[in-house]
Amino acid sequence: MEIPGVVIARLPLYAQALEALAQKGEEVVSSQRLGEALGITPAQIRKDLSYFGRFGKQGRGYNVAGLLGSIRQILGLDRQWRMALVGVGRLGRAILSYEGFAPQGFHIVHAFDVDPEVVGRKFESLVVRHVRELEETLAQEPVDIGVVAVPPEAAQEVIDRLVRAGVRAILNYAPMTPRVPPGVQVRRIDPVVLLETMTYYLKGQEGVRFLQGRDPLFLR
Amino acid sequence: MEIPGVVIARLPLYAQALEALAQKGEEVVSSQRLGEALGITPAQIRKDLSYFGRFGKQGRGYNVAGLLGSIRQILGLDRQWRMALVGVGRLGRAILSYEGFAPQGFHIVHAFDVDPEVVGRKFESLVVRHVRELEETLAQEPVDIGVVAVPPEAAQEVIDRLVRAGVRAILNYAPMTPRVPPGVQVRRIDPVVLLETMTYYLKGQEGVRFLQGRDPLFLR
DNA sequence: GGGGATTTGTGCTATTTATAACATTTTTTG
DNA sequence: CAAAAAATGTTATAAATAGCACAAATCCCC
Ligand SMILES: NC(=O)c1ccc[n+]([C@@H]2O[C@H](COP(=O)([O-])OP(=O)(O)OC[C@H]3O[C@@H](n4cnc5c(N)ncnc54)[C@H](O)[C@@H]3O)[C@@H](O)[C@H]2O)c1
Ligand SMILES: NC(=O)c1ccc[n+]([C@@H]2O[C@H](COP(=O)([O-])OP(=O)(O)OC[C@H]3O[C@@H](n4cnc5c(N)ncnc54)[C@H](O)[C@@H]3O)[C@@H](O)[C@H]2O)c1
Repeated sequence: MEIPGVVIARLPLYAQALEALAQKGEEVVSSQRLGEALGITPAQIRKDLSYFGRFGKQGRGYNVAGLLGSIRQILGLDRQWRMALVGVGRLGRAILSYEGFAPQGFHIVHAFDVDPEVVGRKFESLVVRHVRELEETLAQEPVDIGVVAVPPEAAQEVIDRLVRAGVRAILNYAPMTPRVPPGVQVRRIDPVVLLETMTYYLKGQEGVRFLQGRDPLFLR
Repeated sequence: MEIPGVVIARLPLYAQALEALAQKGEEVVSSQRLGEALGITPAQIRKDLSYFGRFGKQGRGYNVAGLLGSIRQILGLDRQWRMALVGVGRLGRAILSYEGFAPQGFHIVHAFDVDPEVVGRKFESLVVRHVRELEETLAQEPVDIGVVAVPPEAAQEVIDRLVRAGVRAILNYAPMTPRVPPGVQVRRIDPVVLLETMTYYLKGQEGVRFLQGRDPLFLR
């Protein structure tokens, strides 16, 4: 069975909301309530979950901890994931010091750059290597995911390198669209692109309120 | 006529690719070539553009500078946009110093926090104000967009405040889903959520290559 | 300046995605 | 304990989105 990508993309949002509910001490939740928290219809949530099994109890709802565990397992979050960062400039250093990755099982285990000022230096107990050692390093100690924080002109080259070294998932902070072979996952983090999708609706000036169709996923 | 949100969401990608082409000195581009650069079918691109008018020339393609200008106008990027940042911690300071916003017409003109260590200090020639002055400040000098970089527990409260002050677009870096009244745009920047949409495909282990359906937009 | 090659814009069709509705099960209440 | 209320999983229906294919326009080359 082939599960739609858009369904996979919603699962992390369900997991995030379930974590917040668990935090608050909630033990069960209905698709209705979960939907209200996320701005998604209850039918959508039930349908999404039904791709993977039966997790709820009629008349009651879903066990928060149980469903969270199931979703984490579906997403492969029941293990640790190793990542390599390329580009240790201002953004790269901020990424290295972000504590939001580890609690979800994501760990940066290598960092690369070209700048002689940066190569050899230590950030967050990680020594920056020259990017020319990337293939060799990843052959010795492989990673699952590459994180790219270099200028856009250098990004394609860096991504090619990561792919050649066997990396099959890229988190791309550079404002460009890379070409990758099929089977390699890429996700873009680009605040400017997101801002630009909002200005379209803003420019309709004070008067207009409802213009948008259904909101394409990344809303909210 | 009601233009699908997913079409609007692609326009900034077209603009970004056109900027790169203009940089390289290209004067015209076909939907074919633009599509190759973005991993989008040529038909899709032509259909998207046809919602707004006729920008191409048969047998030739699109004038790069001309189409870029048209798209920027459609998106409302032919003016400057004012933003307020809330939360001047580590991420907030990184956002303040990011030079990617200004070239596209986005400017942070206010910064707010609650921490007495931070309020009153200056970052990038901007004095941080206490968040309790938010409504008053925005009444005097309004902004179009709010940028939220506070811990997730504080984010809903901050967003409510921004909305009450008349802000109708939010760029949200906090890992949570806020509730906002209809007509208010929200976009999420959440690297962990994106990573989690990739691990699903990675966990299928070395053997599997093609699992994904069509990729939901943020790919590439 | 004529003819083959390109490439757009769009009507039509196919596919994907979301919603609605309901039978079934469980819980709660009186 | 029976009846009403609540909530799931799933089938059917509707809506949204993408792709195809082609007439019409333009370009380029000789
Ligand atoms: N998505 C976001 O939120 C966001 C925010 C800020 C910056 N950015 C983008 O991230 C990138 C980096 O931004 P920054 O402010 O850190 O810039 P920066 O100049 O401070 O850092 C870039 C680093 O990349 C290194 N580098 C250059 N070419 C390289 C190569 N081929 N291999 C390895 N390293 C290389 C440089 O030596 C430098 O250390 C830019 O593309 C920028 O647009 C994205
Ligand atoms: N999306 C991303 O790429 C990304 C990256 C890093 C951090 N984050 C998120 O951004 C947020 C901030 O992260 P950080 O590392 O900068 O944390 P931080 O603790 O360094 O900064 C948070 C700031 O928010 C301020 N704050 C708290 N409550 C406030 C309120 N009610 N009003 C105004 N200001 C308030 C604090 O005083 C502090 O200065 C967190 O939610 C974090 O998860 C997102």
